[in-house]
Amino acid sequence: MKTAKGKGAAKRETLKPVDDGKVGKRKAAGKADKSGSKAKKGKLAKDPNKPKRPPSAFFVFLEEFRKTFKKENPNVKAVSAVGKAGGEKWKSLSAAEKAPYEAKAAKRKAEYQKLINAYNKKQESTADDGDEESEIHDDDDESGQGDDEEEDDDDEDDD
DNA sequence: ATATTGATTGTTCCG
DNA sequence: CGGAACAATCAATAT
Repeated sequence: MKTAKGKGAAKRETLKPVDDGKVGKRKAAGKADKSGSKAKKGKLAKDPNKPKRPPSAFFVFLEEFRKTFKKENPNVKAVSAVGKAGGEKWKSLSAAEKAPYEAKAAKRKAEYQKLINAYNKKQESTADDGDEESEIHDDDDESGQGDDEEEDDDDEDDD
């Protein structure tokens, strides 16, 4: 780990491409399932269904960008290349262009909160310790869950 | 053989 | 309020 580069012991990894004044960054954590199903289980399996963080607008944009990028650069094998290129392009986009991505991201976030809600309940369900200020009221369902504003942008591709 | 890193930015949560 | 951690990705690398 860590190719002996770290200064002393801090700084997570993912170092320094451009430290503007941002905060810094760190690295990811654990990857467990991969490679299809052969590996069965690595060992990092913890919670059954933990909702991962919703992709930001940038990620949503990247998903599409990656395809395009690789399509024109099938030789590129570095993920960092797409990341960098995507970052540059991202900044090149106008607010209007980012709008659809942000909208999508917003939706993801809403779903995430919902998942978290369910996830939390599940957790508290098993934990029966004493306190925990969770209102498990389970009243009736929330009302109005079907209102979908935001036009469904299902497919807008006109090729 | 599998976990990890590398790079981007945004989002989200904890102190 | 601020910052640290983590989200996808995929190939290469380290353990």
